[in-house]
Amino acid sequence: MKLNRNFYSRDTITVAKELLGKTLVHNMSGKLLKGKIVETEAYLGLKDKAAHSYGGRRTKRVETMYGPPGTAYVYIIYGMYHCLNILTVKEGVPEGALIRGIEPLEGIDWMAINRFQKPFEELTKNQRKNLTNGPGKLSIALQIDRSFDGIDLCGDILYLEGGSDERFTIVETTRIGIDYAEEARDFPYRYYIEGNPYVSKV
DNA sequence: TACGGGATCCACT
DNA sequence: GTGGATCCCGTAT
Repeated sequence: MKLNRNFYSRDTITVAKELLGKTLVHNMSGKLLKGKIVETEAYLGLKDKAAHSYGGRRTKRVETMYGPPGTAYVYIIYGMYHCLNILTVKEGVPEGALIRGIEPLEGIDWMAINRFQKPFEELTKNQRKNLTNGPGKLSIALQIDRSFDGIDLCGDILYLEGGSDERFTIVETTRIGIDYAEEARDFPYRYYIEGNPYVSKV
């Protein structure tokens, strides 16, 4: 069942936590790539020095973050990798959740080919482990690039579905790679499923 | 127009 | 566990 606008139209921390266990789907002309979200981070806009939209910054890149909830914000990091964010709250509030890790559910051979140019069976143990356990890696596996910036996640190309009713424990901790962000560095805005092997860093 | 740094990944030790 | 790759983006000239 596809998640609708109401799911995203809530405060960012709630959405970031509830994204855990949900299914991220990329429908590539009928070819479905699906993964369970296992790790997220919340970015709280105006008062969060780690966020691109800190202080209400409004440049060409960040403009997408001011769009409606349930929109994708995709940006390039270190000149070569893409990161997928999901906008939250309401239009005009530049907040969102970064997807940091997924567990492959369907189309795993396509993901393997996207990442390593060979089917899953031929991957080494290390390659299997590193298939989708990081924001840049899952973007490569699901073929998400900057052409997805600003697309509606309530549409039919990239969207989310409810997960199974499995139980899991959510771990809350500090975010990754934002040491420059002063006091925001210590905010407990990173969430992941305890014990899941596709969490980027434990 | 130039400069500095980054919400990362990979190869190597 | 460490360092290099590599280029876009924001800020300042």
